[in-house]
Amino acid sequence: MHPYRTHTCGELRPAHAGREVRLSGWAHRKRDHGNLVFLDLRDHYGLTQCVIDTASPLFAEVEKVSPESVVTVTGTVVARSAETVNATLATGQVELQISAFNIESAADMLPMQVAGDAEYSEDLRLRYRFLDLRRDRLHANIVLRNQVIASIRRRMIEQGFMEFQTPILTASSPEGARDYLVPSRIHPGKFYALPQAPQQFKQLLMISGFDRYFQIAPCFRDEDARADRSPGEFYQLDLEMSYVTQDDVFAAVEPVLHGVFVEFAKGAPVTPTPFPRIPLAESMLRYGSDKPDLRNPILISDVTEAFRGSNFGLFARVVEKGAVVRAIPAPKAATRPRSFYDKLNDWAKAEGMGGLGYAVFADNEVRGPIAKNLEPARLEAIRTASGVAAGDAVFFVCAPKAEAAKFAGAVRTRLGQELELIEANVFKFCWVTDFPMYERDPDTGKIEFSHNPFSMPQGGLEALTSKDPPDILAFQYDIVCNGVELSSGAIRNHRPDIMYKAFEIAGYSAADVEARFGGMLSAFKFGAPPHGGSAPGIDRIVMLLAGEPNIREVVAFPMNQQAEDLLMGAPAPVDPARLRDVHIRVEMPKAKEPRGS
RNA sequence: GGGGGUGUAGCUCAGUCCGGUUAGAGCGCCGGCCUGUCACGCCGGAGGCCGCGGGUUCGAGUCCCGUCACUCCCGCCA
Repeated sequence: MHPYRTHTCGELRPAHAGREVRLSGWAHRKRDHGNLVFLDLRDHYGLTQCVIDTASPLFAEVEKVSPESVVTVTGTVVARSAETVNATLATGQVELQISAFNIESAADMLPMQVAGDAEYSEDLRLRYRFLDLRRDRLHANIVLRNQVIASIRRRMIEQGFMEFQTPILTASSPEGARDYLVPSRIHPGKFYALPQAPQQFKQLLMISGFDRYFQIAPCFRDEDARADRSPGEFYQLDLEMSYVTQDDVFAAVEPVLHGVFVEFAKGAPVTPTPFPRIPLAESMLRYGSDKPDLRNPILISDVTEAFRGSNFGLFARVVEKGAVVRAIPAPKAATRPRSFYDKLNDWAKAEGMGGLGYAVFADNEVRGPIAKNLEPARLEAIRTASGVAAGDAVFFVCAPKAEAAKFAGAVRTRLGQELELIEANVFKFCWVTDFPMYERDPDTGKIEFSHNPFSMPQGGLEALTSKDPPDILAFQYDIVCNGVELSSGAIRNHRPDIMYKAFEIAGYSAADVEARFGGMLSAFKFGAPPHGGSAPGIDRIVMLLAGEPNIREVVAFPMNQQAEDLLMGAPAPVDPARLRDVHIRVEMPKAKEPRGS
């Protein structure tokens, strides 16, 4: 007999009755009846009830085994009597009569219980991640992650994509997030950087003639964490294709994401392909966000003209100075008490808005402080624009365009939640397209790349030379699901002449471009196919499919918000000799104690 | 870098608003009883720098100041 197991803890069925078997696993839970003990043995595959009574000399040993000890149990499979079958357990029709018992590894008193669904602080869970990973929820999430990645890989290969590995130690990229730096021992004062994404490598692979690239790629960015953003590192389904238009990329990505979501959504509806395409400008107007949550039925509209020159002086004056007014409908909110509106007003102030005006479209009248100051024609214009019916209310945001869009989006989200309008258990996808190539820094007035500097401007060189930079759009797109940005991508700029011009507009000389992207640029000068791609975030996909609100729930060993690994103790000070090896001298910030480890 | 929330037993939390006897509960742990449970049940017990430091007060878990940790958000994330 195998020293550890003949079967797994999820395997035994009535057909095994009478067989002598051996199981190994963790002592999940014990029910001690004094002269009879039930021991639930757990492994990756399931749970099996083992039983022993005082007739056995092993009884005392089994009775005192501590939870989460690893044990090997040998015995006879016994069919349970009808009254004692546990229908909630896959192995619940049988149990194991213990005839031999060996403790492989005894467990101390636990800082957190594995059995049961008690909640623990994230601090504790990260410190004892190996215990947390044994628990149902996290264990299932990591299994799901594995299945999602396997499915993605299969779907990509079926579509003719080749999987690559690209360097982890690479060069710092001048645009984008802060890099993680790795000092060079051989080259004093020089550093490698961990890749923020394999962006340049995948483009080089296209130029190298491989046609269709993908990678489940680790990406490293030294930026602060969020609930949906891992500190330090995360994974992307990075992909790139040659000789493609934007539509070709969409047509390649959609079936993969749609297929994976249908496969793992447990019956929840998934937007059919092709996914809706929403230009960024429309997204900002109608949804108040560059990542619209289409589960929320509320649509924002512009009602600036209804307030221009009106008796509602507060808005009229600001509109004269160039502000816009956005209307956010609140379906069936007319019967809500005054407190509903006051509460939202207080919330708006706390969010940094001046307040939140509103009008209530009741059956025969329009009520509210703003409505009193507007003529019927103006109210009718608002009603038409916002599409409200009798019984609805409308909220108003008045501010400079960008700010108004953002606040209106926050109001839309808040109303969707308050009025319980957000559709549950559904995955709603869309593409957000036509991102601008540049934006003007509001403080300095300087023109900067708004997203990826390697994107192809719509209209090519001609657009760059003839248009006002903020008006130039790029073949740049995001994919959004339920208000979560899953990926961004672009058709790349493969033309050196266009690239020099694009960088020139953002204030980089030809020499700058050559110094920073010399490798890429030389590649473009020796025959580069038109190409483009995208990079959906793996962690976010799994997070959505697992129904988790936090990305750390789908990562086996995440760092905490301070980018520390509490289990391994990273980051940590290193021996001075090792610092000398890499020519580093540490200068501590003043008046701040270093974080201990 | 900034703002909000949290910090009390191994763990999850109550008590803090409005200062006053020996700081409680559930789970876990230890001991006892229990032969059909599956979140087993019953009885008993141990376990506390009330995050840390300072202050106010006759008296601080509770009020004030500072600080640290965790978390959520803003900045940041081409």
